[in-house]
This record gives sequence, structure tokens and C-alpha cells, in this order.
Amino acid sequence: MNTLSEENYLKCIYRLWQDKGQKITPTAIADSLGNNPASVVDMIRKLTDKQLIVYDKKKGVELTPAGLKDATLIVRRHRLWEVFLLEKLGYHWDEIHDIAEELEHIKDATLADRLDKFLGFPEYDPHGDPIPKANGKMAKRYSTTLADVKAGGHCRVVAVKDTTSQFLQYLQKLGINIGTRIQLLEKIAFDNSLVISINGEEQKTVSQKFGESLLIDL
Amino acid sequence: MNTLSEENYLKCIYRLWQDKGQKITPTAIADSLGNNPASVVDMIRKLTDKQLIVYDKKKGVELTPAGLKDATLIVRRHRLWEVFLLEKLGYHWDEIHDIAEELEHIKDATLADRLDKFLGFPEYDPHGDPIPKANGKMAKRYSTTLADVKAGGHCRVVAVKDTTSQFLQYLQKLGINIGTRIQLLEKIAFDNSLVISINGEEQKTVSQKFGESLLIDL
DNA sequence: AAATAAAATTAGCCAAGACTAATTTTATTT
DNA sequence: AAATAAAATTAGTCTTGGCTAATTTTATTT
Repeated sequence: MNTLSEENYLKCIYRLWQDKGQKITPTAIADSLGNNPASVVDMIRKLTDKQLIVYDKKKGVELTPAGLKDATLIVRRHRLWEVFLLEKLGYHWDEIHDIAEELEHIKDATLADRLDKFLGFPEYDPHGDPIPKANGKMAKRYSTTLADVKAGGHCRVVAVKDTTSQFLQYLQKLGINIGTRIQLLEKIAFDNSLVISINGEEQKTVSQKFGESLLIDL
Repeated sequence: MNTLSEENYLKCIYRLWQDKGQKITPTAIADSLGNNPASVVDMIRKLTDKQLIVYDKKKGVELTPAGLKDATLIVRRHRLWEVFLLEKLGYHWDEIHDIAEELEHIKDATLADRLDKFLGFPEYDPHGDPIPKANGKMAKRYSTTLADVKAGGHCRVVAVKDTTSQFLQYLQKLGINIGTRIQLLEKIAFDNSLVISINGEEQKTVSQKFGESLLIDL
């Protein structure tokens, strides 16, 4: 059984691995968790001893099959609770992440599976991320962002890469949800700002960072 | 905001206060939590500093109004989650206590109220304990036990005083639930064992300890 | 290649919350 | 009342999981 901290590190490593596919360094983990690199080095030792990760200076940190399994189940619990909070308790998009962050650590052998069943076996969470099944398999994960769309192109919002309440509240304000149609009217060469039209309405300008945080289907 | 440990101590003190109206000593708390009395003395100091309890050698530990409020809200969350686990996720009577023990510590300002609404504002939890409302008020708590019934008397099970899985599984085996009718046929003078008839069926003998753990309405 | 910057690591410290062992205080017996 | 037992308290230790500061290793510039 893993401690709360161990679970948070596993989840963090899993996310970094999914996000970039790049080398996962102690500094990257430290930045992601807001911890000191020295603390990360300690935890890398603990997780290595538990055979949940392998650390190689050249390759960085990698999850072992056991570590991947544990991390996947944490993510499964997180995303299922997010669905519950939004659909059953009526929370808003931007409120659920932090609460799910706590709920995901509840330990019980059958809880996730019962919750999954109760929710009707959802494939995606409210942010558009696929929910891993009990066996670790999950639906397709989208990777194209609004910033990848060609000028003039149309797309549909399928997920968000950033789940901070700042971003989600901004989306709310712009009237953007999962499923919203967006046309990319123009890319400003100077700073890669994007001029877009949301659901065919009046045009708005958003930043490159914004565009890279919104996952879309063409 | 209270830590996990602080919350567990508050809940423990609350339970001891409800159970017996007796003096709450460090040893009693230690026994109840399975901790060392020395640890309890430390925590008494912490909670006193936070003005959640008052400790007087003569009177023992008492909750302040602030401490009572915090404790009541923890109990509220615990009992609401128990209802959720049983009614929505299909857990059995004896499985829900330990999971609720973890869920009760999830911190969010509106979670308990949303859950309460989602569950239809239940008055009692699956063990028959009244669920405190957001304002701290709650329905009547039963205090008469099967051991208090006179020989020949009839009664109806309304709650359990003991929520260990050992007891609850034993009840299950005997076919006793909330609402079950019991007749007390005889009290054995030797050891206060009770000869009972469950729902008018064949008679069984149970211990004094058993009788004192079952709350009834005459 | 040498100099510099960045990243990783080590060493030592801290707080929370548990523990044991020893001591003091309070209660109970004889 | 004195002796004994029980309860409370103090002092000091341990583990987890953070931290800072100093050092070593690795990368990047010049």
C-alpha cells in the first residue's frame, strides 16, 4: 500500500510521462509538485526501493509495470470522482479537480468499480480525459490542440490540457465547453495569438498558451 | 482547519461524550483510539491551544462550542457518506464504516450539503444514528438497549451502538436489521444472557454485551 | 578546452504525531 | 494513614516527508 505522498508522486510521474513522453527529471517533478528537488530525490529513492519506478540518470524516471498499474488506478479514481461531483452533486467544471484530488486517495478494493457502475461506466471525465478501466485500458486520448489548427480551419473542443480553475473559469467566461465548435480565423505571427470564432459568434483573440491548453478534434 | 489527527481526536471525544456523559480522561481517549496515553496528552495540549477543548483534571476533557461544532460536522459527513455507500454503491452494512472513516475528512465547504441534498436529506444513517444537520441539530438519538427490556417484552431494533464488522456480521447472521422486531423471552440471572425471539421465529440466546449493543424502541 | 550555469545530490534540520520509559500525581486498598 | 495501584505527565526517540545550504556532477557557453 502506498502513502498519500507516494501516490501523489506516482500520479505526477504518470502525468509527465503522458504529457510529453520526454525525460522525467527530478527538477521536472519538483516543479510539477511545487516541491524542492532535494525532497524529490528522497522520494525517488523510496519509490525505487518499492520497485514502482526505475531511475536512470540518462533516461530519467520511468514507471515500472507495478508503478504504472498503481498510477493508473489513482487516475481512474480521480476521474471517476470528478464525474460524480459534476453529474451527481452539481459542482461546476472548475471546482471538481481539487476535491477529486482528495477523494482519489480513499482506499477500498471495490470502491472505484462500484462508483464506475453507479455512474454508468463513463468513458471520459468532465475535462475530456479518458477514464482508465479497472484493467488499465482506456479510450483514446486527444493530443491535437487549438494551436495546431491551420488558419481558417474548424474544430470541436474535446478536452482541456490545463485543469486549473483559472483556465476553466476563463473558458466558462468565453462560453467554451466540451463539444463547442471553434473556427480559427487568424494566427498573429508576432506572438502566435489566435483569433477565433466560438460557435460561429463574434471573434475573440486568445493567447498561444490558451491555444495549447485546449484539445480539439478536427 | 484541523489536521486528520485532530479531527479523529475531536470525533472520539464527541463519541465518548455522547456515549456516557461521564468524565472523559486521557486514558479513555487512548483506549478508544488505540493510542498511547502519552500521545493523547500531547494532542490535548494542541486542541486546548486551538480552543477546541477544555481540559480540567477534575472534569476531564470537554468540547468548547467551537470544538463541538467541528466534531458535529465530522460526524455529519461520516453518516452522510455511510448512507451514500449503502444506498448508492450497494455496500453492505458492515463494510461502510471504515470507508466513511476516510471520506469524512474530505474538506470542501459545500460537499456535505450537496451530498445531503443528493441523498434526500436522510435523518438517520444505516446504523440508526441521527445525522446532524448543517446547523448541528439532529433527530432523536435512541438510548434504550435490548438489555433494558423486561422479560416477556417486545421491541423494535432502531440502531446499533457498536459498528464493528464483527457485531454487524453477527447481526446479519441472526437476521437482525433496523426495524426487526424482537421479543425478550428470558433473562438468565447467572450472566445476564438474553433468550430472544427474532421476528417471532425460533429462540436464540445472546450475551449481555450483545444486548447492550442493540438500541431499541419499545 | 575552460568557464560558467544548471541540475542533482548529500548532509543536516524541522514539525507532526506516534512511541517507550521514567516519574509524578491521584485513587484505592489494606 | 500508609502502602499500593492506577493514571497522568514528562522526557526523549522514531518515522514521514518536507525544507535549506553546500557540494558534486552534468550541460552549456564562450
